[in-house]
Amino acid sequence: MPELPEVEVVRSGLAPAVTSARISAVDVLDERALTRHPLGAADFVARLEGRAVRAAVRRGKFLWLPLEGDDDALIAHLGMSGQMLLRESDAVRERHERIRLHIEHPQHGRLAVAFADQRTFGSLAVDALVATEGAAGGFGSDLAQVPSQVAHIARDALDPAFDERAFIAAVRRRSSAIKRILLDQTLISGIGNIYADEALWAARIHPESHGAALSAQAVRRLLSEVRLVLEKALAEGGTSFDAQYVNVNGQAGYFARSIEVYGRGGKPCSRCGSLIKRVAFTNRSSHFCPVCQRKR
DNA sequence: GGAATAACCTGGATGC
DNA sequence: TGCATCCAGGTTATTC
Repeated sequence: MPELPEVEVVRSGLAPAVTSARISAVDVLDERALTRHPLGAADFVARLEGRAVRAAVRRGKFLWLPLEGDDDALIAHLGMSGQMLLRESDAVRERHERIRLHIEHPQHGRLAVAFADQRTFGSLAVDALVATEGAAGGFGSDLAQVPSQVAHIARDALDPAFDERAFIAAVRRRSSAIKRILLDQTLISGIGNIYADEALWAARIHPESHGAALSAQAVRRLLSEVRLVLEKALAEGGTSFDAQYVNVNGQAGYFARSIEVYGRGGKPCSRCGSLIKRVAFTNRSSHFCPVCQRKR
């Protein structure tokens, strides 16, 4: 599933192809891919055609392409199965392709950016850019701006401007489970079910431990493990369990080979040999080692 | 305001 | 072989 490392791989793959490119045409093949753009397909197309792209920027799991004029941006959220694929301008349609952008780049010529999404939880939109506090709004641009739909999303753990002290304090004020806190994108962004389980295992913290039950030192250690897991996944091209996550060229990542607990219910923990447990957790699953990760 | 939960959605896997 | 059911999970609206 696309979490921070997967979205960053997509962003870094798109950036050289779309920066300074002009959008010549837009094909909306399925309006369900525009749930974030309430004004509909015709408005979406009108706001994009003829515009030049400034950069490719990411905060957490949100990706956006600021448009010339610096007033608005094309935003993308990949949901659970969204893909942004770079193709030749006349390439055949992808399976589950919902939107295609035709672009013309000064150096690379005519290309297509295909947004494909099997489960249709992902969406594109054109959204106004708003000022954000101090530092750059996201990775990939120096501008202190974010799309209005991203304004409530916290900075991610790899963002140099991430406020570690504020995060630790916020965690220790909360009575809910630490895993739920890690998945709260308004506190820390970019973490999904896979990396939450992996970071908690690495930090030896039970996913159902309450935030208020953790020491500042424990939260700091968890944050450190979050960063290590995200950086390692990024270095390995992200996690691909199936065909749902690929980079802009359609290639899978390798981090699935480094997974310690996620999806390994019933298999031995690599640290202590105990069997990894899988339990239901708010409409999804949590995986943890019952010996290494004691509940506090 | 914090916390919990349901709904959205498709296709692969599984069971009968 | 065909059909029904379960499961995966990020975000947001709703409810308490």
